[in-house]
Amino acid sequence: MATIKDIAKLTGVSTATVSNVLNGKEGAAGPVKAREIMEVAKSLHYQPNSLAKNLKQKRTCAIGIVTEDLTAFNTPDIVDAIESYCEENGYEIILANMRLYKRYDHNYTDTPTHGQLFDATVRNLVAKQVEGIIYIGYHYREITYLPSMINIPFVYVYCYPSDPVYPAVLFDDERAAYEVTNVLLENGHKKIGVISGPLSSLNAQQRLRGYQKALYEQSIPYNAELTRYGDWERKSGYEIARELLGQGVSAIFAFNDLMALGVYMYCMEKGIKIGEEISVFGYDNRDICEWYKPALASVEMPMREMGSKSAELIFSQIKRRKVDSQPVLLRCQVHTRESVGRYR
Amino acid sequence: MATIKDIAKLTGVSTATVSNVLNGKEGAAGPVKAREIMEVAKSLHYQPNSLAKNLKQKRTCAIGIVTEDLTAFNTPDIVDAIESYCEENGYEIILANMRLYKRYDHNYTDTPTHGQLFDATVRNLVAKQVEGIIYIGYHYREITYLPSMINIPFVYVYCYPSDPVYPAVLFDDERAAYEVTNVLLENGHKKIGVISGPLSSLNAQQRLRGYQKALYEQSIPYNAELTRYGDWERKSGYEIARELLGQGVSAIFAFNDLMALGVYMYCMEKGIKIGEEISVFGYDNRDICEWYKPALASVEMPMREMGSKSAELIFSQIKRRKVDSQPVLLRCQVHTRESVGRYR
DNA sequence: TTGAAAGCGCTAACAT
DNA sequence: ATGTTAGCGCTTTCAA
Repeated sequence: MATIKDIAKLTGVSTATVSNVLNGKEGAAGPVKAREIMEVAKSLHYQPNSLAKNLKQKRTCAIGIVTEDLTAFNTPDIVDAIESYCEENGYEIILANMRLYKRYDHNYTDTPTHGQLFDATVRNLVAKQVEGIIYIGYHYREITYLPSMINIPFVYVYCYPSDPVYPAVLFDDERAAYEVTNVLLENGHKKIGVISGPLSSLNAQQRLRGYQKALYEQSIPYNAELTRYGDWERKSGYEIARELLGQGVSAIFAFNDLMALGVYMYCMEKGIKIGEEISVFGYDNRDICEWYKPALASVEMPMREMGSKSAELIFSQIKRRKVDSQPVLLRCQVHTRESVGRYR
Repeated sequence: MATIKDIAKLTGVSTATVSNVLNGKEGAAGPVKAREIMEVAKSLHYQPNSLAKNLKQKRTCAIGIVTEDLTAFNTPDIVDAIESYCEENGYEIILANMRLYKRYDHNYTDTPTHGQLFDATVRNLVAKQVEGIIYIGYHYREITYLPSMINIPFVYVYCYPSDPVYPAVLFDDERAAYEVTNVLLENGHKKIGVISGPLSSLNAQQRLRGYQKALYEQSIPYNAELTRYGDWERKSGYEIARELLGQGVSAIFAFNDLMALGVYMYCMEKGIKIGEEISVFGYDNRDICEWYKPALASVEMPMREMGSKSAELIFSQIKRRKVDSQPVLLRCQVHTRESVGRYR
């Protein structure tokens, strides 16, 4: 690659002049020389070396993003939103994908290996002189690792650190479940079955809380029999649908769309009309919700907002050099669709 | 951040010695000094500046990836596969996402803006001294842009350059469609309807060719009436299903899973048993294929293979400094599932 | 065993 | 209007 030196030699000026001209400094050279310099640069396909430039300026205008797994269904959207925010602020992103999913085959627990990988990934980003780091989790859970490099702006997204030194950006599961339950209650449903995820899931716990809160406010006693625990897979939705329908529920709130799909399958098989005889709500708002017939009501998690919020938090740390470690809870959007009907 | 100089000062040796020790050079210092240097480095959270290092070494061991849109459903997998391949070869990747989709709202045609963005993105990667670039398209189509920087190893994935100077990695649509049609023929189906995408789509064209080839080989005359053109959306699948069933087809080959879903919807509504009265094949092998009941037969595109193949091609260009611009066609995997039954 | 010195490509303060 | 110079943090050759 051509360097500034080559151009200087060819045009008979100093490297300083070339640099100034190329950076658009007014009056760095006479108009004739300036044009000549530009032309030589173009003809040599000159491209400034950003390693050298950043090294010199001690500034990269870059923030690092660590993803636990880029192929997770929501991660690309978050990344995209961060990137968009950064671009508007003259920053770029450097992505470091840990590929946890592919590497350890679903074993997401905090293993020492994971810790080492976390550290190596963060260090690598720091080595590249990023000015801050956003860590995107694969699912909502606690992370026991903190960057060992002190004093680097850091934000957790879709997960949170055990030691709350840095902020976390999350969505408000409890509130969303509360709203969903209220929609069902407003439609006259009293006996609402729940297909939860495993109790070990934080998402499940919080959604359950929202569900119970809504019932409580309407003075409907919580019936533990109506809450069943699936494994997020379609099949468990199918089986639990049978159980719950046997108990006479008029509505089912499944904690993800896949299990809601199981409910659909069961109902279709038994000729039970969804949206009429039984109301169904899902969670995640996957594409399939709208593909289904009747369209599945669901909860949309604010992925893009989480992305931009985390970028915002990083910038405020970079600018103000002060961390506000308050976690941020973003609101989900509830989409009521045809799968919800009035009780009759 | 602490530098090598700080460590040198604190330990009373030269920066050269620190550098050597930290890089594990045997006998760069006496064992006592060496240990001391290591310890000071650790206590200062020393992290080498990779800008400086790469600048000095004139080597980054990095390849750039340009994605048209990271949120496209297949892009993350390709990226992941490239990354995995690179990691095994001691390289890292630098990702540059053009965000075409978000930026131009589905307008993917070769606009001048797109050309500029392409160029700026590639230049930015070159500025970072990547040793090669992989360009990942959003869908299969011709790209009129070539990197204006001559002589940088380049590979196109999921698209191909009009001027075939660099290799392209693609999948063999025609062959897959040929195989699908044969599966249906082997099951005794003779009147096979096709729900194609728009004729402007290269994918559609090639799949059509494979379909016709299979019919031809079995001496079944091609009936243009049985090929209908949808718009890749579910609704068009639904409507065309009605038309084709009216023409008495016993099998339908939809050129994507979404339109196949439309077929499912229509059949469910009319009480037509899929896999028995009518056989259905989709394309793309989306997750939903297995979620559906009966499970939808479909064609899986070799995303990960495309990723590793493109990485392989980049490395061979980097190593051998010679471009073999032959496009590479990778084979798809046909998944025959319950939605396909024998003709009766 | 250790270090001095040069230099990667660039910028910026300070001459002239 | 143009150039000189120093230096960002690191590696590496060569000398001591």
